[in-house]
Amino acid sequence: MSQSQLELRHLKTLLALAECGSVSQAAKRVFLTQSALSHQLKALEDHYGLALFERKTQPLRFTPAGERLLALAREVSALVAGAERDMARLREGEAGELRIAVECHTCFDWLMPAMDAFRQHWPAVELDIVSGFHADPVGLLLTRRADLAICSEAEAQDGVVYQPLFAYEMVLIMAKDHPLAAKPVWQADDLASETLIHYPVPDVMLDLVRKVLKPAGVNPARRTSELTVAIIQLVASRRGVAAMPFWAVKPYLDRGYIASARIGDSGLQSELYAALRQDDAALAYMRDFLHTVREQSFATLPGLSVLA
Amino acid sequence: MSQSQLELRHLKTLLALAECGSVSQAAKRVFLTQSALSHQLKALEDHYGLALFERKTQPLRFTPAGERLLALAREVSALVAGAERDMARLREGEAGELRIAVECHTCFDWLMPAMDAFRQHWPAVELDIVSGFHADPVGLLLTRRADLAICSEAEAQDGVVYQPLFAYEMVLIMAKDHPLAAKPVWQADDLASETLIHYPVPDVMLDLVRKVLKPAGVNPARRTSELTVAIIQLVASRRGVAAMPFWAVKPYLDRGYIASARIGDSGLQSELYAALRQDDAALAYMRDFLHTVREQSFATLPGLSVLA
DNA sequence: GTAAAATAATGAAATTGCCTCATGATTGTA
DNA sequence: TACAATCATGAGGCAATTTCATTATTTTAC
Repeated sequence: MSQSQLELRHLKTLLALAECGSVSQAAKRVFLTQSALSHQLKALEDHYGLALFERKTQPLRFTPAGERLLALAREVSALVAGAERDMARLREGEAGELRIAVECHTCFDWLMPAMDAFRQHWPAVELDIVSGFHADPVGLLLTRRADLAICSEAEAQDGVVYQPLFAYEMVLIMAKDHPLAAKPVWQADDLASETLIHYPVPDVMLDLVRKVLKPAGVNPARRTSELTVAIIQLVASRRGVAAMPFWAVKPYLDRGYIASARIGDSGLQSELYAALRQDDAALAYMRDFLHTVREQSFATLPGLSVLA
Repeated sequence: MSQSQLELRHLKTLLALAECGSVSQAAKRVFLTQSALSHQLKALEDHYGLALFERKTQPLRFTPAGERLLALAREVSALVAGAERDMARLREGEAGELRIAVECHTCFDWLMPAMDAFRQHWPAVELDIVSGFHADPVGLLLTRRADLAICSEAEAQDGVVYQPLFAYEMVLIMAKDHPLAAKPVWQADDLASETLIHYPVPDVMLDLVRKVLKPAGVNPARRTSELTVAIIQLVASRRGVAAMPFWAVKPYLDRGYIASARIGDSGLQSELYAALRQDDAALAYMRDFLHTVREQSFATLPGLSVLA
């Protein structure tokens, strides 16, 4: 009976719902419970006296009425985002500096589109990538050689805050005709006789080594390569196996170039955080950059999950 | 400290504020208290860390930040209005019938623009004006010769509901060189020796006669005319005085063609209601028509006030 | 210039409405 | 068929918004 009118909150929910395809997933995306969204959607349907979705399908389908509201949501949220950016610029000015230190190679896949979008919105902010791969990107922050560091762990450090970006699963990739290609889950032991292909970085930065192989005392042969496509090629050519983010290899899996398997029974989960100097955490363009990264990434990368 | 995010509610407040020029007036427009709006605006300013208005002026002025949010409000509310109309059409279909019975001559001033706007949004609804001026427009409703009646009083009647439109003040107009032209307030007695010019309708439909002259036992000479401009002409030519809605004569007052006075110490307040058959009251195009009338009228007519 | 009226700000109390929790129902899947 | 995942629903708690009561400020009128 609550005749509560339409609010931006509802539109945000609709957007999340369209992206996730299920109420429970969307709930995670907007940091509410499934129950909250269920109530919210029911209220919306009551308000308009129209069904907005067909619930009995997976992913759930929008009715024409739902589509109409979704279209509104897209239009409106773009306008609101623009206005809020303008408000931030009015408050803090247009200019600033944003030098990004990157620890992982694959990060470029999602970083580039996000940086492009950001550049549109903050043309006066100097955007840079700190070249080279540093074992300690957070150190660059404190020595003021970078303003933001992408890293996979949030180790407490004075004057530094960590903002969660997203979480994803690392999968093992192998040639399609690999003897174990049909095995859905690999354990550490399965890797003992394999050649592991990875980026040329220290072991501490390789989640597979640090979290799986080392604890199990397994030490396979190694081979390194700088480029993602090169690693894929090597794997497809049966020169070894590699652990890669699911979202990075999904296109190759879809095209049937390679096969993949889960690492360990519950999978190897990886997380990404952005580290900032505490003083910079409130800067509007910083917050907007992080927001853009999340938005762009969730929109384009498959299989991401939210990170509290 | 409430970091509550922007909601449509806030944007509606901003629109009302821009139209009214003061917090208390805007509060009436959105059916909240002045206090509620004051809190709401403060919360908005806190949220963005920016002043949105200069308070010390009358009417209050928007800062650049306020202007930016106001611009957003205009864009968004247009989109939302369009979407909500589409939702209504999805629910109830496009077509319908809307024959309007009008009791007062001046109503055409605001009815025409509203009808034009409505026609854009509901092209499939048959829009008509029931010709002639009927003493009992509500009767036309029950005999199904009209679907909506504009009237100045809400007399309870079975099967009929009254929706408030707006309230306004009737003023007395006279020639600029009339002996009493400088008198700011006229009483009934002042009219005893005047000629009263009015539309050719029964006395019960003339608020001045019914509410002021008859109670005071004053019965001035009369003269009638069909057209508003003709009445203005007669008044300017010293052939008599007339009672007209302020919003109808404001242009002529501004140009100095005529003078005006308040009727009675507290003014002669008039109200307008739309009467509908109870069954039709929930129809989307009916509700939208009423909404359009209010919106258009408040936007274009000076001196209106809200009617609960 | 002062008094009166209108308008705005503020804090506390009260209400409303939203969210979470707990649980049951439904759908899809092994 | 049973299990897992997703969704629905009602009750209860809590926080955000509104109102109320009052004070402060500005505008208007004389």
